[in-house]
Amino acid sequence: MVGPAIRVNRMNAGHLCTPSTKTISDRMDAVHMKLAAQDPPADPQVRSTYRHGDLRRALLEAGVALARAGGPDAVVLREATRRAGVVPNAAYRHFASRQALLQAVRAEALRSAAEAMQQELSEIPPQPTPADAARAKLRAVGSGYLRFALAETGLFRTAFGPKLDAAGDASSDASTETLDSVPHARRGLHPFELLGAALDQLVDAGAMPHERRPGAEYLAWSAVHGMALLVIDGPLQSLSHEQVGALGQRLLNMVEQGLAS
Amino acid sequence: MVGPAIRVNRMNAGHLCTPSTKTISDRMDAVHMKLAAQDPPADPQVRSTYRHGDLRRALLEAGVALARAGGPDAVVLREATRRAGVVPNAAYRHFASRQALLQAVRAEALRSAAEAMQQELSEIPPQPTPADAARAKLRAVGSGYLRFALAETGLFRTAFGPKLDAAGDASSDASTETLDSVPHARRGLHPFELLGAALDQLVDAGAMPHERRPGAEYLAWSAVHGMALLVIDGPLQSLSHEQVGALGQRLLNMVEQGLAS
DNA sequence: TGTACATCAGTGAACGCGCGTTCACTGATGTAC
DNA sequence: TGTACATCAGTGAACGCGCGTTCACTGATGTAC
Repeated sequence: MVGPAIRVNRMNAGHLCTPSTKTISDRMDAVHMKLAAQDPPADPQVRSTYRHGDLRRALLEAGVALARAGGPDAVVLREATRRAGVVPNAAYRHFASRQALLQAVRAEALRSAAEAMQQELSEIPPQPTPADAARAKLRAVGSGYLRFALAETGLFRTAFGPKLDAAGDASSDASTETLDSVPHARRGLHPFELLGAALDQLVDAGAMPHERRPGAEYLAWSAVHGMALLVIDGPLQSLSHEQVGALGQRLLNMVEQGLAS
Repeated sequence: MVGPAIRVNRMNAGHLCTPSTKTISDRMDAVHMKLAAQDPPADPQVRSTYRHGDLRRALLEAGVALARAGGPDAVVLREATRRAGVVPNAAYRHFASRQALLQAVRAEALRSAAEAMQQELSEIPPQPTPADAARAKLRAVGSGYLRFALAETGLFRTAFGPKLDAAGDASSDASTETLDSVPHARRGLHPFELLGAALDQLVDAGAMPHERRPGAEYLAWSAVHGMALLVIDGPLQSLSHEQVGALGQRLLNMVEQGLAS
């Protein structure tokens, strides 16, 4: 038996920028990043040490890259280990199963989405009245959601798609998880909470009857979520980003009017 | 070499009721049908003749049953042939590939959806004014869509899910197909057309400014489509049918208000 | 400061699975004469 | 009315693929003495 054939190269000490540090200020260029991300698919990803150093992180990053390029179904355990330059079963030191890896990737994707929305929120110019401010926040949350869906389709699908990937009707063994049980970013709110906060402010500012507040997030979310899906794999696929933006604004108008009156 | 081992049993001469003749007046019981449909998974499905008789139809029906139980990914060519009591490659006499079978199944699913919506439309009581009638139609279309999503989740996913099943970001080789190119029922409109007709009537009745008409179907569809997905594999999974119904009505209120004002 | 040793991260090989698809074939059916 | 024959729907066997996961292992690392 030959000695362990250690592939010789540099350590990958965090040189793959972690998605947590990456802002999406480079907005529509994210599409190119996506292409670039699937560019080195057969990267041997070698290292100089027997131990990897931070395999868990490397697998997670590879998983995120796969999700970015191809959605949740593309998060393939063997491919992640390939990209990390490691033998397939090595993944089991850090993740109990493919599902566990996918779960971790999903949490990252959710964090990315929340970041996109926070970014949009931070760009709101000062508003004359509290009601205007609240409305602007609601719109920003919606726009951020749509923009993220468009710019990071794979991550969007991973974050907000069916929990059980290919099962078809999301079998109930995973349906025990509630919204709160979904792991989300340490700092920063779950996308859903950002929406809730905007709606709360809308009520506080008197721009929405408070008796309509309960469940209102589901109405707003439905509208925006539906448009996102129509755009990324429905009949609105062929629309330009500008057209999507315009239609999105009309949708947000509808939501605003519909929730207020 | 032994002679052809023909499995002996009755012909399946249309005894599997085709979805075209099946109404969904048995509303929520469709869920039970769904369970029943995946009940005989290992049915040998034998026959007395060397030739099958109507294999294309049998494969299509098996495909629809698979889609009903598990969505588009569950439409597996080998399983369809198994259910038809035929060797796997026999399918290639009738469908060029798995994709072709899936396409045919999708057309059936679309037809089923349209039927559900038509059914809802047909139950509208007489309305006092044309505007009321138009609004009622819009609501019926929306309710039918939601109800179908809830009662026939697998078919709903097949009809309205991503065109390329597991690819993740619906690669563009299939994105050449436009809405019109999607094959739909001979008699009966595409679900999308039912929505458009309701909106047209809304404008004609003066209940919606005509300058808002273009593209309005995408706004309404977004809202309803999004809620359907939130309900079938999102955070609204645990809601009862009653709760979904109530939330759906609120959503339709929002759409109505938002489109009109 | 040097040495023995326990830990456990990664290796190497293999498994069973089910899929879509291709090939050369066979024999029931229906038609032409 | 009977017979030869062409058609083509279904058979049987096989392929290559990539997956998730399990097993017994090995050897670098860091700690206790």
